[in-house]
Amino acid sequence: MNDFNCEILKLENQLCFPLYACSKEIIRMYTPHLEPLGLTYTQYIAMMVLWEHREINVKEMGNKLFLDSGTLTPLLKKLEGKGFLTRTRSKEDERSVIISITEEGEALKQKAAQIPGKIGCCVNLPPEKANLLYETLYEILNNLGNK
Amino acid sequence: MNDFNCEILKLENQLCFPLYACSKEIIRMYTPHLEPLGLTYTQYIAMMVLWEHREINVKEMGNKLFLDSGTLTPLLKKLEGKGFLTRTRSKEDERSVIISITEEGEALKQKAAQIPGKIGCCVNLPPEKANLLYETLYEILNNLGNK
DNA sequence: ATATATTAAATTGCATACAATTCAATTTTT
DNA sequence: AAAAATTGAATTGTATGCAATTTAATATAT
Repeated sequence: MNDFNCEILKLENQLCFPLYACSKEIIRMYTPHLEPLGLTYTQYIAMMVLWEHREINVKEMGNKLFLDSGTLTPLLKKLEGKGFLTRTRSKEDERSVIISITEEGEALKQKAAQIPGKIGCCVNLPPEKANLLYETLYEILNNLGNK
Repeated sequence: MNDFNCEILKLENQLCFPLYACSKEIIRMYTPHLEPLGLTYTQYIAMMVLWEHREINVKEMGNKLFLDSGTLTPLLKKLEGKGFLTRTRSKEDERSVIISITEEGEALKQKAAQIPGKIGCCVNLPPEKANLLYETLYEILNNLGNK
């Protein structure tokens, strides 16, 4: 008697699944636009943090991106290899590693500025819905943060 | 003059980023609940497809999950190794591989039935917002599909 | 002051994701 | 029907993600 009908286990009744699928599909859309810049999506959001802050340590960047050092360390080494940032131990606290944007990293910002518009067109969501989606996602993220 | 201010490139003005972060954080919440079943999140959604359809080929499963054979083939081999499904070449079309759920895979469904409720509590989103979120995510997925 | 605890990165190991390619089977063309 | 094109899985290579551990540095407690 193992085959019982269970609505709550159907894929179409999940909230997480469309979230997961949507995230992946949109990130996939970024790929052709990011490729000319030599960036992956994760590298792109790491650069976004640097375009805004110019200098930040790994821990803080991890907090902003919801990523840990296991992901960031190799990723930041790659971006360092591409010449977009430098990694230096902090003088004040030798445990901390400071990420600083380079001229080359700054220069990338101009090219990147074209990207959000292109993606927005493809997603093609009415502004009110986009806003509501945005609010709801951050509400979830905040709820999770208080756990 | 490389440092121009660019609002659209700020992390907080992205829609994709909270989507990406939310997806990851919620999936992370699944981990402790899935671990007793011996499943990862991706394996869990693959089993969801099987709990509903019992038998399906790799291509169709890929369409439902937005995953390609590069991801599914090794994942399904692992689930086969755990005894939750079998993989057999189709007689009608030898290119196609049919995934069939086993008794053991069916048995897992009972344990899994507890999980959605537990996750729902943690996400803690008012039902109307959850519904709206759901609708919006599928609207996006449908828009992307028509490209 | 010294022992203990905590913290920040890095490392290790495992599991995705996906583009691109390969290979065999099946369709479609000619 | 034979050649060409298409299709479904599998494979290869690269890039995440994350849990768990390690290591070095700093902070806390006794």
